[in-house]
Amino acid sequence: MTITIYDVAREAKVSMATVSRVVNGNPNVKSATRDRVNEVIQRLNYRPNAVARGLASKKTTTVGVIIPDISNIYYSELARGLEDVAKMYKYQTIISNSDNDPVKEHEIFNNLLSKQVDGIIFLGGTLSGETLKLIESAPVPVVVSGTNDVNETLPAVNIDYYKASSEITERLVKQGLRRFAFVGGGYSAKALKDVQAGMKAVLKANDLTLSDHAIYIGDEQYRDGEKAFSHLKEQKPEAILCISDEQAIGIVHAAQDAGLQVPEDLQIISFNNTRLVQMVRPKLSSVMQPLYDIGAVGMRLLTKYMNDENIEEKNVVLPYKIDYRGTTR
Amino acid sequence: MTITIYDVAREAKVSMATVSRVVNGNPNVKSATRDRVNEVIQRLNYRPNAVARGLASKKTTTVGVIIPDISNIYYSELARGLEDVAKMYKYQTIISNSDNDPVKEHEIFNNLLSKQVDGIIFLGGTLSGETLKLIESAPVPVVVSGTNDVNETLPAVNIDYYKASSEITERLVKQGLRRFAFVGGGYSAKALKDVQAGMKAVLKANDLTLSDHAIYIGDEQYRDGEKAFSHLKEQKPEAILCISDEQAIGIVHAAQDAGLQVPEDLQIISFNNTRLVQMVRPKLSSVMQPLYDIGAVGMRLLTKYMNDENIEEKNVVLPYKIDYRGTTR
DNA sequence: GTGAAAGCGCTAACAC
DNA sequence: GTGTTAGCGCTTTCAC
Repeated sequence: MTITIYDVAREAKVSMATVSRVVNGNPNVKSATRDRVNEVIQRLNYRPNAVARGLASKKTTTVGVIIPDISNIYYSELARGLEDVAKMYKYQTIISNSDNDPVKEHEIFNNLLSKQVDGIIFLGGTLSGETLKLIESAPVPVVVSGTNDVNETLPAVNIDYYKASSEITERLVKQGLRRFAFVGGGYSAKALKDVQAGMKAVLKANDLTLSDHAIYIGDEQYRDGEKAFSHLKEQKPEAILCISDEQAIGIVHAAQDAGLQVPEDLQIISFNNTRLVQMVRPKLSSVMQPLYDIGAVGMRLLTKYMNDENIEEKNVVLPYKIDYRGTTR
Repeated sequence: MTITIYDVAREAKVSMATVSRVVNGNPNVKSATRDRVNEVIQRLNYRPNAVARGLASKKTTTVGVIIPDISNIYYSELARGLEDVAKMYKYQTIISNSDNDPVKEHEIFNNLLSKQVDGIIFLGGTLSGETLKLIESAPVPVVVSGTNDVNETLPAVNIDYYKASSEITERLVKQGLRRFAFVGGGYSAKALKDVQAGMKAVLKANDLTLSDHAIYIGDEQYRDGEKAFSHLKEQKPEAILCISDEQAIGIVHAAQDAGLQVPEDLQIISFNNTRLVQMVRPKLSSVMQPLYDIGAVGMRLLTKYMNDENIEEKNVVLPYKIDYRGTTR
């Protein structure tokens, strides 16, 4: 029925070992033999069985991707970068949504390992202690993109949230602003922590503070931005730093609906830099993270681990820019 | 090193067949034996090798997903629906971006089949003749979501674009509009064809026409919407029907920048209904496609094929609603 | 440069 | 209810 390496061998009058060599590009084959085998492969329309190969060679050329939510435009952009690089290196990607839920992450992890993936890439999200243990004890390399554990011990790729946040806060303080707020979500503990730390450091240096009342943590959705605004409005913030673009856009609209002028009365800047920032008016000011690259570089790093290449730097920090568009002065 | 079914069998003093039965939930095992085996599995932290299982059973519980571009918010929404259902039925998904390029599609197809996926789901996009052949000759079931071939012979899930388009056009004509335009993109031949057909039928019935000058086909991106507007503006359309939300938003902004009032001078309505429609002001009028469901139902259909369940209807048409928001009167 | 043969870890008859 | 055995389709020594 399905045609196997054995059929090809018989037709080409060689052993299966030779067919295997041809298929795998092993140079130790006389070119006449090679041609003959290739002709038969062509004629029989032979397609190597990757499952059998995986069992025999203990390599599946498959990598697992654990992603909070592929329908989130921020993560889907990472996923695209990562898949392109995977393809470049001949890997397929099994993608699974975790909703950043440690229980689901655990399940996915087990499924992936059971499928004998050659490596795993863990995207964004918060690293629970349990998940961290899973990663550390995994029999295959794991790279995290867009987050890291608190001790930054994992192979990871990120931008410097702390620095970006400091820069922004610095600028706003220089404009004379005094009341700041922060809005984040459950997805990205690292961004959450670093952005707040950056703000607080600069504010403190200027005898200002970020009170707990000026911090809102939600779910990073558009609707949640509206909630964030109504939660924060009594504080009368003059500027809000917000992790998620969707949330930020929700805040802009909620503020406008409440009669505020953006950016005159309230400045807003976000950190995710998805394509959304260009699609709203006023255009959203944001930290330009190289999303595609964060995914791509993460996968490249993973390929290095999988092929035992030399790793110069396991904690990659990618450059960012800050684009002050319409929602800041 | 890695622990196998054989190790478990030895430790539990049973045969590997019995371990296999326990692992696969076969009821023909005495519960005392089952408990003993499970205890050993637990203790040894045994994890079945899905690759070996796949080779032996000829089932991989893996499905392939061919998607034009996962970073496109429209497709990523489909992908999420599909993956959730796949997970529900214990399948993993290998996701690959095709950019709707027949050459890449061919490659992906071969990779997927080589990996012995149990089924393939083909998302959106245009079905080239070559790809159609690939699908028809595939050794595993294939379903398409969000598109179909011209003859509608494939297992597919869609909405009725023709009907939606007719309804919209009807309404606009009743308002007294006379100059219509259409904007589409290369991704979705079916939507492209059906929406135009729906428009044309209604226009014709009202002694109106959709001239070729009033049709713009681009790449469905935000920037492309701006191009579309400058291409169409000489026709002074009073209403534009547009497949993609991003494109439609680009048109809205371009029109506003050109001094037009939306919807007073120009009405715009789109068909993709991604979350974007809510995130712009004025809110974009659109056909509310059940994106998540199109993906989910597609995967459900595929599971039916893979498990030889009875198929009542292989060409599923899902309901839609039309939401007239801020960009129409 | 090529072939023979032994697995990879599991499932699926089949026998008992 | 449980064990034995023969593969699944390939890679990988090891000979020659």
